[in-house]
Amino acid sequence: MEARIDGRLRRGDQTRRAVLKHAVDIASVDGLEALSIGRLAKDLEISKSGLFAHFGSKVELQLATIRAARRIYAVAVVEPALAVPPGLGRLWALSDSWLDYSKRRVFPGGCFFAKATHEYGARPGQVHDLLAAANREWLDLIEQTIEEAGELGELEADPSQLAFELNAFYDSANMASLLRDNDDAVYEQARHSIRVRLEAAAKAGTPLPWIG
Amino acid sequence: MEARIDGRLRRGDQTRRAVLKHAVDIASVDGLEALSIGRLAKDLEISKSGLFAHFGSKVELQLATIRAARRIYAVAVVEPALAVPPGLGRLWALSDSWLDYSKRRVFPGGCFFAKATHEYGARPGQVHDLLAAANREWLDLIEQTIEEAGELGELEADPSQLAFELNAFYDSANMASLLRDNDDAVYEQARHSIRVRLEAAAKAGTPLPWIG
DNA sequence: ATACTATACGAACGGTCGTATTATTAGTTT
DNA sequence: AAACTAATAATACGACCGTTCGTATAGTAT
Repeated sequence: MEARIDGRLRRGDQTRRAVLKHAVDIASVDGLEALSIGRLAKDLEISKSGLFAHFGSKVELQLATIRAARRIYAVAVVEPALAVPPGLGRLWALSDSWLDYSKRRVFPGGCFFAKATHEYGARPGQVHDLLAAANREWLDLIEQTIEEAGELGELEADPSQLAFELNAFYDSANMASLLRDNDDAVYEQARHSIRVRLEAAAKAGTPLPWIG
Repeated sequence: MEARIDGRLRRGDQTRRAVLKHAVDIASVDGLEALSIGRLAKDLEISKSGLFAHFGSKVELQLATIRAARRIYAVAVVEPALAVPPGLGRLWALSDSWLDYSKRRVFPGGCFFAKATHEYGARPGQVHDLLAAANREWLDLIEQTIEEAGELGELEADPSQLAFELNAFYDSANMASLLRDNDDAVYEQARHSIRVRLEAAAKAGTPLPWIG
């Protein structure tokens, strides 16, 4: 069953991929609004109209860019954590991979979603809605990870409350690092806050993942 | 010593004030970049060139807008807290007035600085620098409030660490409220996180300001 | 070879952007 | 009333915006 693919579609797919790869980087630094079709075309040395045809409208380009960022985020943050068994260890791994994702500048402007969400937080429309859904999805993942740790008897905490706090530490470290140019100390500060918070919620006898 | 003021300067001042009053609102919703001179002039029904003459450049308009937002912020958030005596009570008042500032939508797009800081966090320039300075100033105020409470024997905590955590809760509540349209529950969630955190840091015997 | 399709292109549209130049109006001073 | 000053306005500029249109090219099917 050799899957012979139409060469034309393949070519279009490659272009589309190249566009989105560049688009997420621009958007993470300058925002989804500054993501202009002309600028993208110039950077990639393709025609404006050819690029435009791939998406049909500016807003569709923005939505496609968000979906592309989500895929990158899933690989950089979520998958490494899911490779760790459920429980407190996975919750710590999730926190760790998030801070690393921000620190490593997987997106050059820091967390793509922190940036985009603030940009469209107060503006109604499809972009806002997609970002809100992504945010809900992300918080659900944290909450679920906390719940699992609770069911395993490793943790005692209100999942929604603890998820709110952990997520707050992530975002705040990300932003502080952007303001104080690449000061890695803020990540250590966040890591410390997370560790202390999880220690307070951990049940006695649970092995703490940040020790050995 | 009657201070007879030049009527021309007065007129200019009024215009300038009206421009900035509108500018902070636009910027808090659409960002400092979307704050265009033409749009401002149309909304206020004055000429584009006349408005432009007040600031001389786009970037100066943006800087003036940030300074105007800082003044509003000082009145809405800082002053009410400084009216409370130093100590744990003042720290709680600061947290309370911040959450109220966000919830009341003093700026229609939520916290002006959360928005602007994310917009210019990854972009070098004067706007970035002014926002970074404002952020440093704000964190210093929280830290100083914590230090005072420590010196009064009401609190035991690393000021920098606790300031980071409290500020993280503020910002996270603000953003969550924007995403889940005006869901006041997130403010209660943040308030709860803050209260628990301060209870853990409060020294025995200290009256807790949120009780009675 | 022929017909068909998907992708890419160049040129142009009406608008808006920030900015500069030049004129006009309102208010103060002499 | 004349001279001066500060605020506002009118007009124009080149650059870029998102979008549309007609056309050329590359790859597939008949």
